[in-house]
Amino acid sequence: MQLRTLEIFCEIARRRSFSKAAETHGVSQSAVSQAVHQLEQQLGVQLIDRSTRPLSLTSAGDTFHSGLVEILGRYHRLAEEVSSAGREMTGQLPIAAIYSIGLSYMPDAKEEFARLYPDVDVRTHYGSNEVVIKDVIAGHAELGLVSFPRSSKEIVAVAWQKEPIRLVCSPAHTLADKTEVKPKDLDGLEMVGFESSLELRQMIDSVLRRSGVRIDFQNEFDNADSIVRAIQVNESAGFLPEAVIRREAANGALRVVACRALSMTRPLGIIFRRSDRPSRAGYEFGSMLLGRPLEPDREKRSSGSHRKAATNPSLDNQTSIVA
Amino acid sequence: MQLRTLEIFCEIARRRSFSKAAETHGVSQSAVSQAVHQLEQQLGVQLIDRSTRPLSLTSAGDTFHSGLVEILGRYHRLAEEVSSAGREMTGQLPIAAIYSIGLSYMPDAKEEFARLYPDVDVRTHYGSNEVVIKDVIAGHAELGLVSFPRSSKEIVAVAWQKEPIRLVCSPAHTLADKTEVKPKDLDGLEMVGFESSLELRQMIDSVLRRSGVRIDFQNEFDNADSIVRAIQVNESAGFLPEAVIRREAANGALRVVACRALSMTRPLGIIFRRSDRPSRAGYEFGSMLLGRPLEPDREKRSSGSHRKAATNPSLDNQTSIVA
DNA sequence: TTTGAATTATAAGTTTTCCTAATGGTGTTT
DNA sequence: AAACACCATTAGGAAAACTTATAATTCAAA
Repeated sequence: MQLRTLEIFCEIARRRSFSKAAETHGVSQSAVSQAVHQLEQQLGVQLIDRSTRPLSLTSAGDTFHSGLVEILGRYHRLAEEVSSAGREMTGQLPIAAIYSIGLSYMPDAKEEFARLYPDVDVRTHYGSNEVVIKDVIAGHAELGLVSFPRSSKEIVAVAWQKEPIRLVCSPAHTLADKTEVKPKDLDGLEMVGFESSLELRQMIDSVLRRSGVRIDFQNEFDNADSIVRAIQVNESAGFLPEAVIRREAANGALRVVACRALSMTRPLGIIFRRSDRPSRAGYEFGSMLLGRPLEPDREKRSSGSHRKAATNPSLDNQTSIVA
Repeated sequence: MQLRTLEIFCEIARRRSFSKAAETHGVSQSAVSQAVHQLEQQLGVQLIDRSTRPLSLTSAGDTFHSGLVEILGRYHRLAEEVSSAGREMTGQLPIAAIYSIGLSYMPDAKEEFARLYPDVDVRTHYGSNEVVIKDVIAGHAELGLVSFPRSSKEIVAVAWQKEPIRLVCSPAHTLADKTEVKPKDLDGLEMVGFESSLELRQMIDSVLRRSGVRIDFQNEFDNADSIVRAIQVNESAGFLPEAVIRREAANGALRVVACRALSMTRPLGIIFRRSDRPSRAGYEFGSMLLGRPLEPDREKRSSGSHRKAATNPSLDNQTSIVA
């Protein structure tokens, strides 16, 4: 019996969904289905009643679930206690982060961490989202700070915060004088943007499409810094994460234009390898950033109420439109 | 993390030996070594100190072990509770047994069980040791009653009892008048015996060899009943399990000759599939036979004392010489 | 110290298990 | 009823675990 199978079953019980559980564990829905089937087979008991939607637990399933929560909790605490013996709060802590986080959050975080744990040597390496993920998988970095965090078989992702995306333009741009614009004011404009292969760009496109706004992205780049410079040089405009343009906005090099109907955020997250849990230092660093213990995301169960969320649920962890 | 890995680690901690733990779990020593290595890797801590013999647990290993005992115990109880929900005390209970057990123990056991659980239909099928094992693996029988029980990857074996092996002969045989003989009195005799491929025969051979007795097994059979008849027809002698010759010994058709120096027993055991635990009925039947709950064998730890056992430890579960 | 017995580690290859992708079937909703 | 969201099933491929064979240790005895 795989320990993971038991965790998955618990997740199913909590979320009342095979597919949701599959997602947070970074495996396919099929894998989850088979795992549960095998579990039921071995116990010789039906644990889940699939004849209803959303699914419900049988009484055996309910007993099993509440027992497991207790047991798995104990196991995790035990493993944590035991493995912390070999994990000192000294040595190097390699962290990989995307550029924007590196510029905006890391300096403060490193300083704060150095005060708390002076014996840890935090090493930071900056790169694109993909590079960060690769670094973590390869073990070159213990923690990764990424956008659009997603769990996979190799990686555990923890949601951190949602960073606002701002509409900015050069001071010489048509929009520069306005403090607030309507979506239709943007229709047909030329802008500088991210490459269309990037997730952030796809999110922006989808929001624009839904608002009926056509933007002409004539110049595309794979990183935010180049976009900033292009906007300045070409006296153009674009959508950028707030952290990237904070300095330019403050010193007037760029103008931030509000457009309430188009407010967007991109999710930032912390990732680490699934196989070997992070070192003590890594754990503490992550917890410090989060302001809570560094544990995998778990959706709280909706308490009785059956109201639907206002936003598209399929985008829950991907983007959100700030009203 | 494999649940089995944790069980194996506990077994190692109990027995203070990789290879012993491997044996009771029916896997190779290599598999155990690799499993523990992986476990240590994932926890990032050394659990076992291999630089000493017998091995010892590190302090982390000790903490982990005592925690696991508790946790695994809870899990087993939970699984038992949950799975018992789907296991009724009715229906068929297919059991496979070797001939000798079938003749001697099963009739009484079936009767007793029928009294306790009248709704269970116990079906018995008799065959050679190998056939019984195959039946259990194939799922045709839920329980198997075998000699020389051994755990494997597919099968869990529980020791049941040690059946005495008797030296018997036809009433017309030279030995028939003696009630007690010395090993040397047997030297050079002709006998009827089991095929040399059978484990029981190999055990007998090894005991004879150690006593310096040469026996000429001119006729060999693959089952005890044929041997009984051959002994009678040929006015010969042979070694046979007690249960097999009980009737003949009682009615004088065969004579039992004591030979203290050559006293032997063969271990009998109950087996069942490792993958899906036996049904409630199977569990109860096995427990009734054993006189204790049907649980895998676990050797008690020698309490502090470091004395060596008198008998050859490698034969502990295989045979024993009754002093 | 060397030799031997017993035990664990390691390597290579095989088997088993698990997972993914694709697809089919079933409740729910519109 | 059609569309939808969800779970089951299947087949094939990827990963994990296991086995056999062999090397390296430890401990004990010569």
